[in-house]
This record gives sequence, C-alpha cells and structure tokens, in this order.
Amino acid sequence: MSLSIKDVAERAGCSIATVSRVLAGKGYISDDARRKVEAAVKELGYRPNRVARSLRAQKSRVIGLVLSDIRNPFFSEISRAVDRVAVRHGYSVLICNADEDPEKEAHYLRLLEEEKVAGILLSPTRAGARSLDPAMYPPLVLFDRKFPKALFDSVVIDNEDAARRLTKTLIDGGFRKIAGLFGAKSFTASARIKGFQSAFEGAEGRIPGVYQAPAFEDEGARLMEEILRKDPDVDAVVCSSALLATGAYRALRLGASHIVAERGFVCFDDPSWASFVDPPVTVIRQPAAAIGEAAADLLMKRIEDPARAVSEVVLQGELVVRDSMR
Amino acid sequence: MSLSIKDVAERAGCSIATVSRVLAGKGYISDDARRKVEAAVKELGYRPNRVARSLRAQKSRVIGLVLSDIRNPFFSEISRAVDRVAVRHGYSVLICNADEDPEKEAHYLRLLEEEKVAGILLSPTRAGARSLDPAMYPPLVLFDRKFPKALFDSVVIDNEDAARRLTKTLIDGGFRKIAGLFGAKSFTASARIKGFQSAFEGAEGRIPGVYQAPAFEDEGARLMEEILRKDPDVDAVVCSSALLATGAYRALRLGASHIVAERGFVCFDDPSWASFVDPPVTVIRQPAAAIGEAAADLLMKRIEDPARAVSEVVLQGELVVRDSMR
DNA sequence: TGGAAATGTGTAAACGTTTACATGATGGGA
DNA sequence: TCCCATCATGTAAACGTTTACACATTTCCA
Repeated sequence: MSLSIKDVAERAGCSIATVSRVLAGKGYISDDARRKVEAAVKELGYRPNRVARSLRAQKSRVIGLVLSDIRNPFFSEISRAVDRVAVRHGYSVLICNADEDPEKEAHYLRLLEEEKVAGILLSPTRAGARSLDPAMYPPLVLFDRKFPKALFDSVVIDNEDAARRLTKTLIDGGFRKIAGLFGAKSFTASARIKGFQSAFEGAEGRIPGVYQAPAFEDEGARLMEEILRKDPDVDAVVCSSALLATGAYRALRLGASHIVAERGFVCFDDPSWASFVDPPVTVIRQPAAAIGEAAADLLMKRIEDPARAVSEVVLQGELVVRDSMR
Repeated sequence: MSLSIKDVAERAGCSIATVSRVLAGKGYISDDARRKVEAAVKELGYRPNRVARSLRAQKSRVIGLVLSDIRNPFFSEISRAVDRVAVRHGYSVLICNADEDPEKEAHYLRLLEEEKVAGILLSPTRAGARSLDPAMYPPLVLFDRKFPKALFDSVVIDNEDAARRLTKTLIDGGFRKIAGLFGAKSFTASARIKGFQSAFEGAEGRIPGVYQAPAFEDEGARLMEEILRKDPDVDAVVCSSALLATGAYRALRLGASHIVAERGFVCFDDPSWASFVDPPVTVIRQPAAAIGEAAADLLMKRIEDPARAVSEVVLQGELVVRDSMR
C-alpha cells in the first residue's frame, strides 16, 4: 500500500539499514549515500511509519492529554500551555475529551496507553481516580484535580484557600445567606466546599448553603433556578467554575434576581463576560497557563527519569476584586 | 517490558494464535481454550498492544480531529458531536489543536497520517488548505471551512447568506455606518465578508467597513478599540465569531460606547453572554452539533467506501433576534 | 465403514521500523 | 609489510500482533 523504507532503499540503491541511518542521522554514512537516499525520499514522497517506529522503539514522542471537559475554557487554555512545553521538548500532544464521564475517561486512558504514548496528563473525575494504578500506566501527571494519596506527580491550585478568600469577599460585603454551587464529581469541588464552609467560621449570622450539580452550563442554570424557587432569601452566590457560573448567572439575570445588581455574585475562573457585565463580577482567576506548563514540565521530567521522587506543585489562585466598571 | 500475547499463551498453555483468536472472537475456539485464555488475560491484566495491531492491520479504529482553535466554543461543541458519532461506529477520537497556525496544522496532519488513523476531520486555515492533497492523506473531511474545489467531502454553513441576514437586521434597524469584524485567515471570513457587503446593496446611505484580525479574543478587543478611535462615527458592529465578538464587546463596554446600548452589536455564534447582557445581543447561531455529526457521518461513509462520490453538506445558520431581555 | 465436512490448534510469515553484529574497505603508524 | 582503527554498508533479528495454511481430531451422512 503505502511506501516503506524498502522502496526508498530500492530507489536509492542501498540497503534499508542505510536508509534508516540517513533518516535517523546517526551512524556512519557516506555523503554519496546520504544524497542518494535524500533524493529518493523526496522523489517518492516517503514518510516514515510511526506505528512501526513505535512498535520497534516501544515508545513514541507523543503525550496524551485527557481533559475532563473540552468546553471549559480553563481546560482549553491548559491544553495550549501543554502544547507549548511539549513542542519545546520535541513531543506532540493528542487530546482526548472525557466529558466528565468516568467511563469515557477510562476508555481514553486505555486507548492512550495502548497507543504507547510516552506519558499522560490527566484531570481525573473522582470515580476515575479510584481505579488509577501507578504501576499500570505510562508516566502520569495529574493536574487541577489531585489524587488524595501522593502516588502521582500533580499540579493544583490551593482550592480550599481560594474558595475561602472568594467567599470572604461576600461575607465582608455583608451578605447573609450565601449559596455555594459546586461540581458534583471532583476532588476540586470537595476542597472548594471545605474552603467555602471554613470562611463562615467566626462569622455568626452568616448562613452557607452547599449545592452540587454536574459542572455544565445548563446544570448551573437549572440548579440556580431551583435555589431561587426553594430559597428565595438567598442573597449571594459563589460558583465553583466558569461553566456553572455562566449558567447560574444567566438564570439570575433572566429571573431578574436582585443578587446580581447587589454584587452578590462571585465565581471561580474568569469567564470572558465577568469583566464587562454590569456590575462586573469578582472572581478567583486560576493560572491556567502556569498549571498547564508546570504539569507538562513534570511529565517531561518523569519521562526522563521514571524513578524520581513524586512531586506536587501547588499554585495560588488570584483574587480579582471588581466592584465597578473601570 | 509489558505483557504480550506470548505471556498469555504461556499462562493459558496454548499458542499465541489461539489467544489472538479468543481476543478477536473469531475462528474456531473450544470452550475450554476460551476459558483458560480469558482467565490468563484477567490474571495477568493483559492489554493488547494497539501499535502492533495497527502495524499488522495497517489501520486503526481511531480518527483524528484537527481543530483550528480549541478555545472557540464552536469547535469544542463540534468535537463532542464528533465523539458521539465515532463511538457509535466503534471509533475513538484524538483531537489536535492547530491554534490557527498553518504550520501546526500541517504538523498534526502529518502526525495523524503517520499514526495511521482511519480518517481525519479538519477545518483548515487558508494557508493549510493550499497544501492539501486528496491523494496524500487518509480519508479527509472538511468542516466549517471548505476547500474551494470540491476535492473533499465537506460540511459548512451558508456563511454568505448568514452574514447577509445578520447584517440586514442592523440595516433595517436604521444603523448607518456599520463595521464588520472578520477573521484574517479563513475561507469562512471571505464568505462572510461577501455576505456582509451584499447586504448593503440597495441600501443607499448605509456604509460598510470591513476589518480583519486573527480570530482571537484579544485581537477582537484591540481591533475594536482601534476602530472606535479612528472611526468615531461607526454606529454598529457585526462580528464574525464568538471569540472576536467577546473581545470587541468588552472593548465597547469598557469604552462606554453607545453602540451596545443602542442594540448596534450583532455577531456570529451564540456566546454564552449574548442572552444575558443588557440589552441582549442578536446572533446567528451555528448548528455546531449538527455540523460535527454530519462531518463525522461523512467520514465514516468515506472510510467504508473510499471511492464514493465527494459530497458537500450545507447547513443554515439560525438567526436569533433578541430585542429585549427574555 | 469410508470419507467429506466441521472443528480446533499450532507454525510461521508478514506489517515497517531500528540496531547489534558481521564484513569489507581504506588509511596510517610502526 | 602488518595490524589496528576508522569508516561504510549489509544481514538479520526483534518489537506484538493477525492470519493463511497445515495438520489433527471429531462429527455426520450415505
């Protein structure tokens, strides 16, 4: 079917070993042979078969990136940072979308392993993390969501602290009954719930309400509507991700809730609209690029030295207080 | 290193051929052999090596999806639709992000081909499309951006018509000097510019202004600021993508322009905020899911029958007129 | 009872690479 | 002149599968 090194060897009048050496650029090759092989490659339009290469080498210069939700801008920004680092090290990145579904996540992890990628970057769902086995996969680095035991390298932000700081802005703002909307399936959500609740310590008279839903836009809207209906005296909202926040914010606006106008709405991530709605929204901005870079760096190091000690990078979220339009 | 079919055969006390047959579920196998092999597989935790499989079969059950910009919600929605169709046909999807960079696009196309994927879905940059060769790649289906000659299957929306309808809403609304912001590198942009301009035919006294920039959020903001500075009498804006629109809209809001309040802002795609800013924004909604599904369907058909006639699917954008909240 | 058909299993080749090893040529130093 | 180092190339094995083919056993039917 497609061209092989054999065709090139034939055309160039040498053995396949010579062709391979020219292509790899190592070993002894005469100028004459090199020229002939290069000419043959060009004439035939030969391109090496990575599959055969990977089989022979038992590895490839490709890393896999499993995103929990490709629609989340946080993750797409991370993927760009990962790509930058990978390219710098001569790797390519293949992205898989797990869509917050533990089964899909497992499927793609298996696929990547079976494709013998050199390493994997993953932000696991909680269910998915349970079946993670350090011995089973190629080098694996976790980001955003961390495995409780330090079995893998990981990069996360201090979610508990970030949630606390974000919530504090509302408490300090005098809000009384604060609803927290969190994702349903992630470690991240647990940590943020903890931070959310701890912000209320010593703030008597302030009431936290914890709500959870799958971290999708529509779910955010649905949950927010439900809260408004069941708990009309909620006067402020903390949202745990851009996606949830966007849905919730829409529900508030379309429901003509006073919460928005009173500056009672804050959220994680920095959704594009947070800066230009009126009034603008205070957020915790996650350093997505830094997270992606750090995770990719860790993976590169782990690939180079599989025996190195497990390391854990914790970054800080940046509180962006917006009280009025510029 | 890792387990092979050989280890399983040893454990099960049979030949590798038998193991392979059990795994593939074809050929004659005794119940006894099947049980023993299955037990051995489970005990050892054996997992087939896809690389070897692909090499032997000269193909794999994986398709590649090259996105021009993973940050664009339009593309992430498409990727989800593609995944749905692929899974239904027993394929997995590997996503690559070209970041609107023709070189990256070429790199990932090469990678996917060398990985011997079964087929590729692509929304090419204009530069990238030039070097596309129908003979060179595995089955290739274009979406969103179409190659001028009908060399490949493709799925697009009628961009010219959509742009015309969108622009017409402004002309009918009485706006006089209308700026159109378009992407810099795509066929899509050309078609939309055409539609934008044709909307002005027979609308004397209405002045179109065409502006182009790379289709990123920051570029949209930068360009919008520039327009406001250089052309203060612009009274309405058409934006060619969610990303450009988000940047431009932010620039308008932060610049306290009256354009927004006067309902002079419309755009392609349906950015999350379009429905809840005040006043809400009229948009052309692209049927992203339908596009992704149609493209994946075409690819499946093309893989099954490489000789079938090239087909082209054109979908319509949906004009969503929003004149007041809710 | 004979033999064809159906069933079960193993051997070995093939997929396209890389690379250890063998072999041969050339050149230089003693 | 002889030997060894250096350079250049080729042969063949290996990576982990699938599968054509061969062979052996069992079943079935006339």
